[in-house]
Amino acid sequence: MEQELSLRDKKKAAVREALIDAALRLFRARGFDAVTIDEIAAAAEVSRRSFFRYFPTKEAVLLERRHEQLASFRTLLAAPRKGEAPFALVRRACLALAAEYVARRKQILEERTIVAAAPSLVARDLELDRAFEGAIEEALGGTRRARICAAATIGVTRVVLEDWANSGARSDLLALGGEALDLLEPLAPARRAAS
Amino acid sequence: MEQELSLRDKKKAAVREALIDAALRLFRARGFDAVTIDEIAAAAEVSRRSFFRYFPTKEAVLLERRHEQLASFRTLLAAPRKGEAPFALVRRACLALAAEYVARRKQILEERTIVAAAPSLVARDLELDRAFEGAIEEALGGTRRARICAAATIGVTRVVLEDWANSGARSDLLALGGEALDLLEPLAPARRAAS
DNA sequence: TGCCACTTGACACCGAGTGCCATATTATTA
DNA sequence: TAATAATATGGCACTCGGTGTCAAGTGGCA
Repeated sequence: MEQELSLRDKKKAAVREALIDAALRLFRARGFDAVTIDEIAAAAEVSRRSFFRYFPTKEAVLLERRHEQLASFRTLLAAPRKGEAPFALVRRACLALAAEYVARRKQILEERTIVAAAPSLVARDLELDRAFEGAIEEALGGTRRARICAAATIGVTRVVLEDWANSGARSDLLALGGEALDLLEPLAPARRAAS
Repeated sequence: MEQELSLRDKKKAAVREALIDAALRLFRARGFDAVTIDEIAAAAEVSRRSFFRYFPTKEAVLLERRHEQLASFRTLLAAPRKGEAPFALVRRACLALAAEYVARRKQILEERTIVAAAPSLVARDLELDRAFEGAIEEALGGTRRARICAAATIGVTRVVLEDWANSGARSDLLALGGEALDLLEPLAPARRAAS
């Protein structure tokens, strides 16, 4: 079922990975702002011009993983269980994401450290949050109430995540997240009348 | 009581205003990205180098007003009424801000139009929202619950503002804002036990 | 093998943002 | 009022992120 990767595609994937690896390594060592794209490209042994063929901006190479998370988040929201209330679906998707965070805590903490130190990255990160918010909004029906609930959910989620990260990923993210989401239950759009 | 402005300071204020005016006029006409700092400086009849003495970035000249709003928001939060519950104070501050939006709707809508069209500005705007969030958080006591409530408040506020802007400022911002904030009342940190 | 499509590197270019210094303008003191 | 100190300005050169273009290289395929 898996599409056979051509040599060309394998090379592209390899370059992409090399760029990400090089970038993360350099960012970790010296901080986002102090690393130049020339250096990343050189470390990955491609030309500077090629970097921009793989990533539109310097931020993108770092936010790559978050884009992947967004994609899987959307997938989850697109597959509600039978009879599941919209907000319950959202809750489940958020907690699934949280579980992934816990599983990859080391990587997550590292990325957050880099992001937190660079204002421009923080801004981009917030922009990404809006994409998550849009997904929730849609899952809740797109109404005004849905948008309000989605915005509150994202805000609350961000706070919980922050606390978790500040605890060095030692607190129980699933439990804290669950509690916080419970608080928002009353905000959820009223369920449609049963047919 | 007012500090007498020296000639030097008057000139500085004039240049500052000239830069803001020129920038807004150009942004309005051609969009944020299509305007270069050289053009703004030329329109304000100062050198490009001087632009950066007044504003650290191109974004800053546009977000200037929002910074002022943030300052007055903080002032409001710093002056609670006698016996006023923290969340009631936050509510009052938000609605006061809303009233100012209504009063200056034309200007607000214009700025929002410019910001919405430029991704980098949207990101910076979200960053500014975080500063508002921090102020609320503090007003609510800085606890974990306070942070959650603050995040939800900002999220909700943003949605309400968006709807209002999308209605061409024709909907009743005060009423909608009040309703939305009522929804959050249960999220507010429990009041401290009366002494 | 040879042709086509795609990928790469090199170069030139633009705009944002910064450091530096010489000059001009305002404030201060004699 | 004149001299001097403080500060604002302009010009220049530079770095870095990001883009368009084109010629050369490499893989896919008949």
